[in-house]
Amino acid sequence: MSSSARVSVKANRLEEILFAAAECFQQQGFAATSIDTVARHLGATKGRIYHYFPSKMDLFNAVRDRAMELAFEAIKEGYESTRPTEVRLGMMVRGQALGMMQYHSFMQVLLDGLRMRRYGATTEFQRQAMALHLEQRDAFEAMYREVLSKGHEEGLFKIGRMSITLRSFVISANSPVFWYQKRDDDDQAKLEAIADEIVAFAMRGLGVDWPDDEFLHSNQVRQTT
Amino acid sequence: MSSSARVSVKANRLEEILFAAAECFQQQGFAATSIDTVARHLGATKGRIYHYFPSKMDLFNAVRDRAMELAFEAIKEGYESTRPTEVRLGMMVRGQALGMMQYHSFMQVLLDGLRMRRYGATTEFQRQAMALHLEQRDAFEAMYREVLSKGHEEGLFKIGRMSITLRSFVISANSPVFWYQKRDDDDQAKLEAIADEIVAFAMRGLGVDWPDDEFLHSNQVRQTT
DNA sequence: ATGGAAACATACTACCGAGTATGCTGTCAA
DNA sequence: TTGACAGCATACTCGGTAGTATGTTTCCAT
Repeated sequence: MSSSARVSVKANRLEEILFAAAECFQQQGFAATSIDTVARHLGATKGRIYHYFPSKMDLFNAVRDRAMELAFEAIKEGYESTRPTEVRLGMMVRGQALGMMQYHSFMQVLLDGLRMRRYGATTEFQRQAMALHLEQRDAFEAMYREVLSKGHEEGLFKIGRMSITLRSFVISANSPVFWYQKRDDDDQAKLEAIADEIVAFAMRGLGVDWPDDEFLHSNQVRQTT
Repeated sequence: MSSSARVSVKANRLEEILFAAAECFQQQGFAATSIDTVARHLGATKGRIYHYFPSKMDLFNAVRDRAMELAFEAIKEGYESTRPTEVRLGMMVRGQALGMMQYHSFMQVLLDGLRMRRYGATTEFQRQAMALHLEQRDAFEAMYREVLSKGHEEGLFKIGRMSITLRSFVISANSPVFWYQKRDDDDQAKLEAIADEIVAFAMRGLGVDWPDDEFLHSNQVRQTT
C-alpha cells in the first residue's frame, strides 16, 4: 500500500468516527454518551477510538469544529454574493436552514457545546480550544451582524436594538435544528421548501416585504444551482 | 407546630430543592448533574433530596413539570384575552419571552427534556410521565396554532405552511432561553424592552405591520398591569 | 416523659464509564 | 525474513455516582 493511500484510509477512519460520534452526541448529549456507545455504533471497541482521539473531550471538540466549518460553509455563498443586501441575507438564512437539516447531527452538537462554556474547561489546553471556538462563534455572528447593519443603513430592514434582533434572526435560521427529523421521503426539494418558508418568516421579521410565492423566491435566490 | 404549618414547611423544602435542581440542571444538563451537586447547592446532603424525591429522574420530571406550568401561565393572559387576534398573539409572545428570562433555569430544562424523548424512558412509569409531558407540549403548541389559524383566516397573518411557520414563530418567542443571561442591573423594564423587541420581530415575521415604537406597543398591550 | 415518626446525615454497595496497559495481527521497509 | 510499527481488541484500574441502609436528632401526640 502506498503512503498516500494509507493517509486516505486514515482520513476515512477519522470521518467514520466523527460521524458516529456526531450521531451519538446528538441523540444523548455529551455527558450521557459513552465512548463505548460510539464504538458500538461503529461496530468496534474503544481501542479504535482512543487510537485516533486522545480523549472524549477531544473527540467532541473535533465534531464541534467540523460543525462550525459546515455552518460557515452554509452561509458563505450568500455572504460573499454581490447581489442586493436583502437577497444576500436571504441566501445566508436559506443556506443555514438547509445546513441545519442536512447536517443535523453535527449542528445539534453546537448547542451542547454552548452549555460547556461555564463548567467544562478543566485543562489549559481545553480552555484554549473553548476560547478558539467562542471566537469562531463571534466571527459567525459578526457576518450576520455586518449584513444586517448594511441593510439597516440602506433603509431596508427595521431593526430596533441590534443585539436582540440579531439573535432572534439567527435563532430563526437555526430553528430546524430543534425540530427537524429525517424522513425517508425527504429529497432536496422538500428541504428547500422548508428553508424557503423559514427565509420568508425571518426576512419579514426584519420588515422586508418578502414575496409569498416560494417558487418565485427560490428562483430569485437559487441563481447558482 | 401545627399540622398546617408542617405542610407549608414541607412545601417550602420541595420548592428549595426544585429551584436548586433547576439551576444545576440548567448549568450542566441532566446527565452531568449529580444528586450530590444539587445537595451541595442546598448546603445539604443526598439524604435530604432522596427524602423528598424517589429518584433523580423524578426530580428532573418535577422540575420539568413546573417549567411547563410556568410556560402555560406565561401565555395564559394573552390566550384568554378577547382583544383582536394580533394583539392576543403579541401578548402571548411577550409573556413567553418574559417567562424565558424570568424563569430561565426552569425553561432551559425543557430543552434538555426534549432529548430524552428517544433514549431515556426505561421504566413503564417513566414512559407514562414522558407521554404526559409530550401531551402538554402538544397542548401548548396547539394554543399558538389556534391563534395563528384564526389570524390567518381573518387575513391578518401571512402563513405558508402552518407547521413550519408555527415552529419558527414559537422558537422566536423562546429564543431568550438560548442567549439571555441574568445581569445585576436588569429590572422588569429592561426585560420588557427586550421582550417587546422579540414581539416585534415575531409579529413582523407573520407579515403584521407591527409598530416600530416600543412604548406605543407596550402601552397598547400592557393594559392589565 | 416517652414512643414514634419525620427529617435529615452518614456510611456503604454496586455499577458504570474514562482512561490505560497490554496483547494480537497484518503490513511494509530494509 | 524479520523487526518494527500501525491498527486495532482485550483486560484492567480507578474515580465518580445512583441508590440504599442505617444511624441520629428534633418534634409532636398522647
